[in-house]
Amino acid sequence: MLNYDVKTVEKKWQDKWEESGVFHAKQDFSLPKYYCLVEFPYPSGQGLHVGHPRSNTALDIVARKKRLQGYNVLYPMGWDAFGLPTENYAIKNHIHPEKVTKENIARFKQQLKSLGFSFDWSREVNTTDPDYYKWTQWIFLQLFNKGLAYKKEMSVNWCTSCKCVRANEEVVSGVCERCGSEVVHKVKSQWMLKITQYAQRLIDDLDELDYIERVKIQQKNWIGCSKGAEVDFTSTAGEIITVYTTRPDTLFGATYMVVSPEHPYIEKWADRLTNIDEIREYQQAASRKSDFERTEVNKDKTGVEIKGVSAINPVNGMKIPIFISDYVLVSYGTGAIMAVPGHDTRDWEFAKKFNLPIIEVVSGGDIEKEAFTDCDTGVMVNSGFLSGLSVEEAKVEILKWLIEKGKGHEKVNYKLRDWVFSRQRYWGEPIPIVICDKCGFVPLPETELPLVLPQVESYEPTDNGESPLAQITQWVNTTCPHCGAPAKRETDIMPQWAGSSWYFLRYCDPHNENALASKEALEYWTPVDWYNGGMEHTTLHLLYSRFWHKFLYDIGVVPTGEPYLKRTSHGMILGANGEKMSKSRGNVINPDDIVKDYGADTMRLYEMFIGDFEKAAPWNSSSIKGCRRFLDRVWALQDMVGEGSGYSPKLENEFHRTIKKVTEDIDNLKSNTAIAAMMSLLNKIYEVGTVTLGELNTLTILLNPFAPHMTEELWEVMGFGGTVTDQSWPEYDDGKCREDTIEIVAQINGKVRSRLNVSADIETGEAIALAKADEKIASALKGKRIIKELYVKGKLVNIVVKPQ
RNA sequence: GCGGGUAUGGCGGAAUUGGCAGACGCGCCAGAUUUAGGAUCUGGUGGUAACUCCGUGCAGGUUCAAGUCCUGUUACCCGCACCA
Repeated sequence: MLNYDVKTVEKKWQDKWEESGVFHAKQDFSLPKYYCLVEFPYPSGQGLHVGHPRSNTALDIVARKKRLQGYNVLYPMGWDAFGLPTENYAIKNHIHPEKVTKENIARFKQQLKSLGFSFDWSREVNTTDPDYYKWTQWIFLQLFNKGLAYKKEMSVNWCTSCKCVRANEEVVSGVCERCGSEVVHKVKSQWMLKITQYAQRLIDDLDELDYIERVKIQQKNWIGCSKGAEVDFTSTAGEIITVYTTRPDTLFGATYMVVSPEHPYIEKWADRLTNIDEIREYQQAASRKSDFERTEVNKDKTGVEIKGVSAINPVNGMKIPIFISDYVLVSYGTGAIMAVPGHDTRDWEFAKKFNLPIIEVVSGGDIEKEAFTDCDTGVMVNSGFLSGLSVEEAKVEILKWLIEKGKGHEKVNYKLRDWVFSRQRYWGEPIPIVICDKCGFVPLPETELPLVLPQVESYEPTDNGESPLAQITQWVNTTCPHCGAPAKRETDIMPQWAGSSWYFLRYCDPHNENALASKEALEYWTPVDWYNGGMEHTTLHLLYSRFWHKFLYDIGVVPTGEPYLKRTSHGMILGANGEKMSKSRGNVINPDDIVKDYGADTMRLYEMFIGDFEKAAPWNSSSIKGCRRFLDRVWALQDMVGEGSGYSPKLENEFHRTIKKVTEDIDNLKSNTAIAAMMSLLNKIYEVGTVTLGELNTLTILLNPFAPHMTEELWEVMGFGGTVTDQSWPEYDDGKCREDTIEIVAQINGKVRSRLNVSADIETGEAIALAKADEKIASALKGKRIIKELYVKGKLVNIVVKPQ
């Protein structure tokens, strides 16, 4: 047996794969296709993380198996290369981000290649390539033309450290998702994308998709659909104040009203208000608070009564006071609520604090102690024509009444906000818009795309909130494409999520100069059959790209309404101490070291064997050895080849069972048990002591998706002819997965007392008779009364007894 | 607070519809081989002195039979967080 030199052998096959282009997806659209996708990485300066191979290997196994099963597989890779870390690194070291990106990509690529992934490198994409972002800009123009991209003066999340706007999805508990610094509110004119217009479809269409449940739930919660009603109150000043409520049934219990501090009526009423100074003070205090502070004061409600104007409840004409309080958000609903302290916890707290009346309108709780919010059990009381009804009935009746009187209507609201799409930085796609004094926002003609990012002296963001691009006057100053007058370019850039919102489409036809991809290519390859990626992208990349895809579908660019048929998510790989891997914790594992010490095959195998793919798992350096040992034992089989060509009688069933198990487990993302099954099979072969050529042939193909280098080398050494990639995936025969005789368990009162070898198709009566004839069972039955006898096919006999 | 998830040996983890708990791997123990170490091979390995005993976070329940189903409860993890 030749010594297995990991380094040379792995390099040898990686080079061969690259030369032969064996993993390039074929342009033959008549073949059955399979599109496997993993999230393309951000090429950071840190290099590959052990988390990347977990996702990449899992789908590499799927891709390699699908190819062996005869599919035309597309398994591409590329670079999501715009972004802040590169830009910050460039600022610090005075290197152009383009250069940094290039270097980082080179390193990432070399690392990915060293792991033997079967990516189609001929389709590599890079979001920072003008040939690529030309189409990102093109999509933006389509959004603009359809009115889905608009510029608006509004309060946005401003990261004090990045000096840049952040989307709602990028703010995590009041701080910047990227750098952890404080996020404050700032009023700025921003480009926005109308993702809210797609809110309902983004929820509804999830039902048809094969996404893991927690992804669906998280997206639904984020979009946050709620069904209720808008109700018109009248103010004593004459205006109509519309409130949004999910409980119109409790309208009779509304004892006051609360509007958000930013509500426009306050200014309107300013002259009439006797305590305007107090109100102004409260407004100012609220505006100074960051999101973080607002959530911190969550517990204690504050507010000020508006003296001089009150509201009139439309259902009973009752005059009720109006308050301003920051627990009512200007951005949700109408910015005003009717307060029903008897049946809403927040209103109850507020009413207690300000000593406001609490009226019970749904019986069943004790509203002296707490708000009664249950909708299922209560009965309406003190509610005029609603009294006596259930909550559900009351909701129907009050809506009828509101519509009849013209005082309100049904209304659906979403928590989802429009997507803040501008960033005041350098390293991103320029927004292809010209601002003309006469014509307003004018889209750049498509023929002028790509609008290339200009060279600048300094990438440093400015404190006044302007993009570094604003300083390049020769770029900024242009002429209006519409009227020809002098005009200025938009200087904000797109967020990092722009390029990744459609990259999977470009892979279908990456070099197309006339379209983001050809109709035929999109028709054939999309939708993506299986997409794996991190949970952290559920409300960011995944939601954004579904939105863009739906838009592209609506304008006839793509053939399907959803981009991904199936979405799975890998668990994090933790440090050996069970904590998240991080430089500061000193528990980072570098994939390069593992490849160097054990080889890519072992690395791949270990990451698949580590545990349930969807769960987090701690790294265990000594466990890796077991995977290497397994591969060495398979390699050593070449010296154990004995007589015969097919499966030996002793191992035939075992082989059929293992093929079945591995085949099914790969499709179910259960590589851990697939590997365990192959280890078991190998142990059985070692028990037998010899292996036939046929057995070795099958095992080599079966193991190939997991350990592609070693299996190719073994295939060559054995002289099987060709390469494993030319072979077909092994078949199994269901009938041969079963043994003729099986061992069943004989129980008394559910406790195992004996074991029997019986024919697999034994009948109930016969099985029970055999069990009773068993020595141990017979003696245990002595002096007992038999109550019940059961036989579970292929599993066990259970005899239930009682003392005589 | 709301939504989702997890809990099984010394460790990572297995266990279609309820049907032999602990597959597979690590670690550990013993033996073989080796000058030694390492590597490799063989056997053993939930607890218990032992059992026909006990054992899947905890307390109950359903069942011939429960890691799996039901009720309650604890701890931890993730997401959202004044969304009316």
